Amino acid sequence: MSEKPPAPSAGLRRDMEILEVLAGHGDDRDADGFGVSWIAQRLDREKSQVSRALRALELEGMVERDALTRRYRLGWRLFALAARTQHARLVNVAAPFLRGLALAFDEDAYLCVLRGTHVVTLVSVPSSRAYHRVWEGVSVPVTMAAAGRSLLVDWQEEHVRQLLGAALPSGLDSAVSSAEKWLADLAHVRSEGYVVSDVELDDSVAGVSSPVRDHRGLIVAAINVSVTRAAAPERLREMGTRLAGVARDMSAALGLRPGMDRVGGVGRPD
Amino acid sequence: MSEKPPAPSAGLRRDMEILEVLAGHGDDRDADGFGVSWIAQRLDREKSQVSRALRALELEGMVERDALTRRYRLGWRLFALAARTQHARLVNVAAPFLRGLALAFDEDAYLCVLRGTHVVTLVSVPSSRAYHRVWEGVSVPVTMAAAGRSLLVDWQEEHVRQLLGAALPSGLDSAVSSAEKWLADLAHVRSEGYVVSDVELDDSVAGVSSPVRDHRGLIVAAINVSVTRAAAPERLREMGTRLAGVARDMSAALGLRPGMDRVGGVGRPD
DNA sequence: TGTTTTGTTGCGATAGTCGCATCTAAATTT
DNA sequence: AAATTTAGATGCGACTATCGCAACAAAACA
Repeated sequence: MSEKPPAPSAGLRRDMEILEVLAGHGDDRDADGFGVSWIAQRLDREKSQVSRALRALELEGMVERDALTRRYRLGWRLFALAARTQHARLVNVAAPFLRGLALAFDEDAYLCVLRGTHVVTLVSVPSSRAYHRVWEGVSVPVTMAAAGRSLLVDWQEEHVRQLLGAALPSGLDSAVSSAEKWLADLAHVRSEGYVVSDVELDDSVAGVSSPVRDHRGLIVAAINVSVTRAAAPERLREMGTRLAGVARDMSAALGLRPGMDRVGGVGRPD
Repeated sequence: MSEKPPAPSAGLRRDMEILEVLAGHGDDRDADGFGVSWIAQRLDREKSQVSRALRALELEGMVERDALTRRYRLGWRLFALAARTQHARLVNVAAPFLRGLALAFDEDAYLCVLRGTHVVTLVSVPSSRAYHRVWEGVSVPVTMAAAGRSLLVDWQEEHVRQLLGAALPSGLDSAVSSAEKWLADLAHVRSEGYVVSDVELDDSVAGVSSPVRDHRGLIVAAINVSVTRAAAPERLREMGTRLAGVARDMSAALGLRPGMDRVGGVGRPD
């Protein structure tokens, strides 16, 4: 809208854009990286700018350059930093539980966290049955994931409505009914410890989800398993209770003592 | 040396320093992050600078701020980017093999890669026996790790000597003998597929290491297991051959076809 | 409530970056 | 192998975002 809004931290933004391009959409076979010109064109920036930025990023280890093809890809430093993330601990703790679930049901198992209004998948453990899509780092709106239900359980109804109001197309009957459905799902998590939702990204797949709490009793993640939409109700119930049990165990592994959960009235932190 | 050498990409450097501080030494209980002033003091920079930089980084998701304590920590974006790294694939492929090893020997199992003159540990799978130190993302000089031997197997002797000359204190007898020991270790990897080294960081522990190759036959990583130094020779030999076998399997999982390995004369890529 | 510490913001001077053109080095073609 | 094309690096002036000081606001502390 504006002619030239002064851009603070333009350098960082540029660098992040570059990293994002290098990250690719993932499922491509862009494994051997990208060249300077290609990136420059994709970002609609000067080659020189990209060239210099990439050199700086390489110096910091954020990207690395293939010695032969001279193409750039994401660097080891990202890995090292990510390993120090809060999330890393979560992943380490979660991994065995997720594997157990994947084995028990032979379905994909996921660990998700809430980030703003989106659900980010931190790890996914594949089942044996089908090709496994890489979900790590992928972020979807809360409304679109079963995990969203688990992650918002502690929110006050009012805040949930606000969020849904912003996320769902307003004024539609479907939106209203969706909101009611949502609140019902939350109640189900509270009473049963899990929720089944068919509002997943992939059409043929529904999700079962259960919240995980840390030592303070705050919800820090959700564990989920996918399930074919046609699954029998009793199977869903069985999976749900089992999942809730695993979530409880994982919470304990994070230091939650029994009775500390269900911290009431924890509002939206933003 | 110079009065004021113009600093290109000063912003990036600052950001990286901040991220590095937030990464902490890891094993501390700095889990709840750091405040602006603390970081500024630690980096000997202006508070204002750090404050603004952190806000920008937060906007990009590289750091996040605890809503209550107002302290910063590393953000989810790092996780998302790291998941798209070359290394991430490696880790995914390696995980089951490492678990197998950790289970079979009840020793810690590691996956390492070469980065410049250092060995970076990407994953470590703990044994059941002792407290497990967090190694992920930790980098040590090639000379200090058993994995170093595996990772340099394809280098020409001349290049290895160069590296050792730079890394080891020069002119000492010990250095010369170390170099010879090194080359002998490399030969051992070539003939037996593994190497045992007692020049580990931790004094009480030695390491067994074996190289992993990708579809092109290039060495991309090393898998290792720790072992108490007092282990019997036949146990070491058994572990070594087993490790070499697992390394071969993992290489195959990365697309290496039999006969493609041992690409001769692959020099130092820098 | 008063005081100290921690974090944010306004503003001029400084210094790094942008983008164009130029130049070098690979990759391709003939 | 020489010529052509494409990819990537670099020098340089104009521009503009950042630095750092200091004042301000907001927590935390007492």
